[in-house]
Amino acid sequence: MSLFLDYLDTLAPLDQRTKALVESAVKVSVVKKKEFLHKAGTVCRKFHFVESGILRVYYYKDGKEVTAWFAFEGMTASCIDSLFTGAETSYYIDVVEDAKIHTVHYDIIERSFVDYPLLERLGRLMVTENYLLLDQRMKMMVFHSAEERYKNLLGDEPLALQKIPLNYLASYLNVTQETLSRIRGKK
Amino acid sequence: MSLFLDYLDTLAPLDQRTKALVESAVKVSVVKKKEFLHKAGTVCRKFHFVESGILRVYYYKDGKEVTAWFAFEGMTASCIDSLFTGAETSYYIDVVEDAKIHTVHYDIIERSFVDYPLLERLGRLMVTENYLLLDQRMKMMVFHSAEERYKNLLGDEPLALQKIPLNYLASYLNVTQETLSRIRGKK
DNA sequence: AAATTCATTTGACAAAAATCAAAAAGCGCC
DNA sequence: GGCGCTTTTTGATTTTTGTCAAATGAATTT
Repeated sequence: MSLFLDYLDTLAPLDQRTKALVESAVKVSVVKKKEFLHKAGTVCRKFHFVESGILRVYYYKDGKEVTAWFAFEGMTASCIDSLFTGAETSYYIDVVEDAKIHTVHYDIIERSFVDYPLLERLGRLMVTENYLLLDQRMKMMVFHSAEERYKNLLGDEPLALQKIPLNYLASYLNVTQETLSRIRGKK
Repeated sequence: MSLFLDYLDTLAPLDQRTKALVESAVKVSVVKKKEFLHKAGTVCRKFHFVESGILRVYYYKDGKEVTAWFAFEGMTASCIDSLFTGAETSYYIDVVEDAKIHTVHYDIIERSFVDYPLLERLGRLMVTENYLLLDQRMKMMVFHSAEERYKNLLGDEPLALQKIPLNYLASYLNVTQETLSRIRGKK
């Protein structure tokens, strides 16, 4: 069984029928650093589960890249502002570190909700999980200083800091690269 | 039918059985300005749908109140960091403007998911909706300046600005009250 | 209406972070 | 190892925002 199905199974134990359906909607692929998975201005009908590697969700503000999200192993990445609304996304997704991903075609999932109650549950639990992650990130951004945010990330994803370029990290922490370099330099 | 049930019905058409279940889990009440609905450090098993009035979700950072969320008419408020995890919440919820609310006892909902597939769907759609709202708010906080955030709020909730004290608004926009006063003074 | 309290604005200054510019460090490649 | 390229650090300066303190304004009570 794949890592992705394992993940779903821990959210809610899968029956054979639902497992087969999910498998029919998923495609595994290997993607290379700097490759784009989505671009702003398009409608996005997929999401990605990261088996290994790192994905980045970002967007442009005044011509600069601002990182909204890193998806590490075991996490998902998508343009939720499009996936759940049908509108055009304002996000880009690219690859920071060569990755093996499970891409889910959401159209298939969406039209199966009615016939697969378990799928509805999986959907609810996945969205809930990501909602909670975003809530945590929001707390970090609003309630804590740049230095606290950096130390928190250091605690959560120590390896990430070696693999992710400083300018990406800086934009994720919402400071300039220079400021982050100084934060890091202290101590 | 109540406004809350109407709201659910637009998310997913309710059958009689599910409607009855939801009704059994909901209590309508009128709450007064400054009244607390939840306090940090407790486990929260409810969420609130706002029929009229304004609720505020906030927390403390260095002894100061920082507003995470306002719930206006037609929106929900809860301590999601507790509701979905069973952990103690770090949020307070209080009343900004006298309100009529529909309080949902989540225990009842949670143990009914298995028998009521429609409930599972409602849950998924409600979480998704709030996830998208948080995504929008996150974009505002990270990608836009304090002035842009103020103008955006002015566009979305013009009435709110008259009813919400400046210090609450300032903490919601993540600036000090003095800075907000200056932003507002310009132009 | 004066007095008390609470909310908002204004001013002077300090702190934090952004900006601009350049130097230093790392890294792949011949 | 040395060369070119990218990434990171450092320095000087400006801008933004926060802090502290006081003044003004609004609302409520007596």
